[in-house]
Amino acid sequence: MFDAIDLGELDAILGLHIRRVHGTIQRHFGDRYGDLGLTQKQVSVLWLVGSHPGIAQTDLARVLDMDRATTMTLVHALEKRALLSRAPSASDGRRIAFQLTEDGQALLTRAKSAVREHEEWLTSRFSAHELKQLRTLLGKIYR
Amino acid sequence: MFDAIDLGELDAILGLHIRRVHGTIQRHFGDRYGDLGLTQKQVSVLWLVGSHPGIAQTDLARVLDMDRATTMTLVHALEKRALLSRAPSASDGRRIAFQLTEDGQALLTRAKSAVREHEEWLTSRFSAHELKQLRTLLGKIYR
DNA sequence: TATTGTTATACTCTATAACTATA
DNA sequence: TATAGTTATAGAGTATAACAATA
Repeated sequence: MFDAIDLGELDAILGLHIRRVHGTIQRHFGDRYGDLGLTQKQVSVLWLVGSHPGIAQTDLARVLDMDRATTMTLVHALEKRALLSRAPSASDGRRIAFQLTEDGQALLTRAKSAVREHEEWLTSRFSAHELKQLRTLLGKIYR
Repeated sequence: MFDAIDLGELDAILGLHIRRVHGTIQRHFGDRYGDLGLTQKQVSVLWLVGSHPGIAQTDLARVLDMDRATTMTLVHALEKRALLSRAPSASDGRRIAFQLTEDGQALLTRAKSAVREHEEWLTSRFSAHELKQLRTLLGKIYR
């Protein structure tokens, strides 16, 4: 009866396609690299701490475009797994300086490799020119 | 100390930008149209039921690229709010035919208007040519 | 007063696994 | 055997509000 249901008018909604694409990418990462035990978001946090030792939650929140409480949740889960460690900031008593633990560093190394492989899966369907176009167009959406 | 933290190497990761853009769009819809009490996903479901009365969960799942259980959660919440109603399918005892209630139809009308306004916010930054490009490029990511 | 971090709380989306009923 | 729906359960991500400590 409904053999050929499609999005209909919804197909015209750009936001919906972006959500779909986002979902497809998330799903692929989870399916293919789930054994890492890290989501892409968690990898982003580890990656930033790795490249900016001493980074604070506020910085992570700003760079990754998250609420403070959301950042807290994320960071807390990684600390619980002993992938991150904290130390009070020397210069500002309100801030907390994060660092990777040895386990965190080791897992990040594996995760970076996964991200690069995954990124290759994602981008290999585009020409260099198309990739540049896509990045430029997406960049226009940032508020 | 970290005045100028940016994404660094992560900036090269296309997947991250798609996640960011997705977040930006979601946030804007929630902030601007939160009084509707509907998420974009929920609007999609209502929209599809509205244009395909009698549609079943399996169809929604396929078209919106969701798991059956995920679809169930979504549909159930809308039923609880009396925006959707169900009836057994005449042709297949396993299927359930969904319809909009009057409240659902009324809310959908408002939601469509919100979606179109939101879509205008999103797309007005692009030229017609750019929009076409973006759609084409995003289309390549669907598995 | 403003910023940083924290906690409590809540909601959406997502998915797996095991189950029932129907085809 | 396969499909449609259901339930229990779990986890990730998101955010608001209220609070303490520090600047």
